[in-house]
Amino acid sequence: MRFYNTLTRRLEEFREIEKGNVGLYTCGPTVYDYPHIGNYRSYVFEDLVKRVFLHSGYRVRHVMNITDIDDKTIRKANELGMPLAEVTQKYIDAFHADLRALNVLPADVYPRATEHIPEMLKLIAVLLEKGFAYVRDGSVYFSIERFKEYGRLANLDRASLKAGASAAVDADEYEKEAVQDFVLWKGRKPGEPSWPAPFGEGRPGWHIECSAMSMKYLGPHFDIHMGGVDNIFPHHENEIAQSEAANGQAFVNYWLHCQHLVIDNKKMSKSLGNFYTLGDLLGRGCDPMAVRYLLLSTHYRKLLNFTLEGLEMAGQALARVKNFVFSLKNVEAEGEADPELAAVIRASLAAFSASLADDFNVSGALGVMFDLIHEVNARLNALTRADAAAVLAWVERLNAVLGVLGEADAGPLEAEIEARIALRQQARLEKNFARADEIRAELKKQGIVLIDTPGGVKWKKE
RNA sequence: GGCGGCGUAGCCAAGUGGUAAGGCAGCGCUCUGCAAAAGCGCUAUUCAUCGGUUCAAAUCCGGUCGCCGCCUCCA
Repeated sequence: MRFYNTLTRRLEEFREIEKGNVGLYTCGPTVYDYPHIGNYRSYVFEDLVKRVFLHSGYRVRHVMNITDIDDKTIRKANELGMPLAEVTQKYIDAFHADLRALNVLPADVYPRATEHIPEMLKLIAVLLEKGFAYVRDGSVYFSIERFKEYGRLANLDRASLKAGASAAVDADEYEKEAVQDFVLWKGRKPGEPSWPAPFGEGRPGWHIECSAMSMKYLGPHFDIHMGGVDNIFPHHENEIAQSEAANGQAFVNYWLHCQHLVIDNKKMSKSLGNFYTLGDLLGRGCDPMAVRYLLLSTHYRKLLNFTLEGLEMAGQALARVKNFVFSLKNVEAEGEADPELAAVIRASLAAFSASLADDFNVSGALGVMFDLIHEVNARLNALTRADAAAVLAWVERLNAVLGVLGEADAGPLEAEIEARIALRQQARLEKNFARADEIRAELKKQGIVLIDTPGGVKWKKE
């Protein structure tokens, strides 16, 4: 398996630290609002990576942090006049509900920043002791000057950092030795939650939580760290600095970053109103599996242009797969399994895996999937039940990685549907097509689609 | 100013030196009471553009045009 490592800016063959195991850390949400569809592109991609490893036989230990203490969560709590913990819990619950809807496998641990203050304090203490950090007015800063590797991940050198062309460089309210230094611990300010610390009461900076929590759950040196491209600098750069400075060893072997998503070719922004949460889309009647399919179908290192039209197309593509599964389930011929078909299936599975193993080429993998669907469709009439079962097993195998075929939701009872179909058949025999169509339309309203075949009437859920 | 990315059919999107995958949409035919589904066939002499290297370029090199990201808390 090979993929692009941001750290080296090259495609690299994956080599795990501990045979058969993958330690995976993914930057989770800051829980001050509902995540938008762009956030979910990253989480769905991370889920794909994890599933590809699982598919390849690795055991994966996945940690995703929850940032429940920072400027934004504090501001939100103040705005709503609610306790911080109550506000963050609300968004944490919403986040997990969205992940379930998108069929994202849960992480093994979701550590919260507020529950790991001691670990962070310990890490800061080490950095102070080793001389990488300094205290100013009750705050603690990391001195990038003292970490010679600083800028390696983002491919920035100190000179260009000094140029500081970004408009976002704020005249920080805290005193630092150098503007580029970042805060590890923020001295207490009125109206903000704070924790006692040897260097003065305060709260943690953003970056330190990921270092402290990843170390705690994955050790000082682990395999893969992921996030959105915007995290490369400064967040991940700072994590590397903190962790390697403290531990005196390599932190993470592979850094993977998911490109952003734009909506109608424009950057998402609240002022443009082109902001979708998953809830917005589901409210429009969109299928969360179509959302997942769409988010997945563009290579992760390319900008994805999200449009409602694209979502529609994704839904149609998915319908093709579902129809295929439906056809297979209705195969009734008895007989032996065709060895030639079995070989075709094996080759297809190998090609599918190979495509994903090549820097997570989902488009290529989907192409492989549709090729086989086409091929099997062409010989559908010649299939036996044993053949169909083999193809269905193939679908299941692919879906274990793609995760785009959700379970069918509960609908009207089968017996009831069968009864309605019998009534319609009676009407058809009597050439009462108006009545027959009426029944078909009623069932359609309940999400049941009828298909007349030479072998009788079949039905399926939409 | 520094670093980096992208431009492939009506739309989405692979392919990165050997002669354009796949999906959606569309068209024709088969099947059908009508639908739906499915099948078969068709749909890019061409990969933003100009030039170069090569037996061979969407793929490599150089220029041009257009779009975008990062350079301290945005997935």
